[in-house]
Amino acid sequence: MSKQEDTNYWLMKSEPDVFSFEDLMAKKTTFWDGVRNYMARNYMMRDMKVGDLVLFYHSNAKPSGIAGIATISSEARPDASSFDKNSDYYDQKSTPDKPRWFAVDVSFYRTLPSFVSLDQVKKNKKLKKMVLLNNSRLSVQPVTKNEFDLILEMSQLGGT
DNA sequence: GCCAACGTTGGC
DNA sequence: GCCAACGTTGGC
Repeated sequence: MSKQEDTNYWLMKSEPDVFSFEDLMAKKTTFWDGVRNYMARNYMMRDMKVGDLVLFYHSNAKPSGIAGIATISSEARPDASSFDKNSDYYDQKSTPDKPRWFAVDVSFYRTLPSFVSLDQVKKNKKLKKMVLLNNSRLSVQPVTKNEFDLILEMSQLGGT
């Protein structure tokens, strides 16, 4: 097994009404807390590295799609909102001694020439295998370099 | 606002 | 450890 030194690529979903790519641009860095799905957590905890690139996806939006590029800016650390009884994300099975949920920092990286809608992604036959289209409920998901590059290409073509 | 898809919970 | 019931996500 060879050591993987290449950047990994991801797609992370956020509802723009709650936290949009524009919000990330303004804030620069945000802690990606509130994820309560084990697969999504495991990607953040085990597989993400500082410098990985992220397609920032707007879900439940009009339209939904890829709004910009972000980058992973910290290793995973315990998600303190899971200990906070007043948080919407409180989980009584998670404690500071034995945290169940973890998250990473996500930072603004760059804007895209144009928004790439879910509809455009669906129409691109080369993107048929994207997790986005096959496990639509996963909020943190891996993307291949090829898929990432194709999205960027689509964004250039759609650009103004 | 509806509802399909799917992850999680809990009874057995 | 199975699986039905339930709750949530997210497109439309």
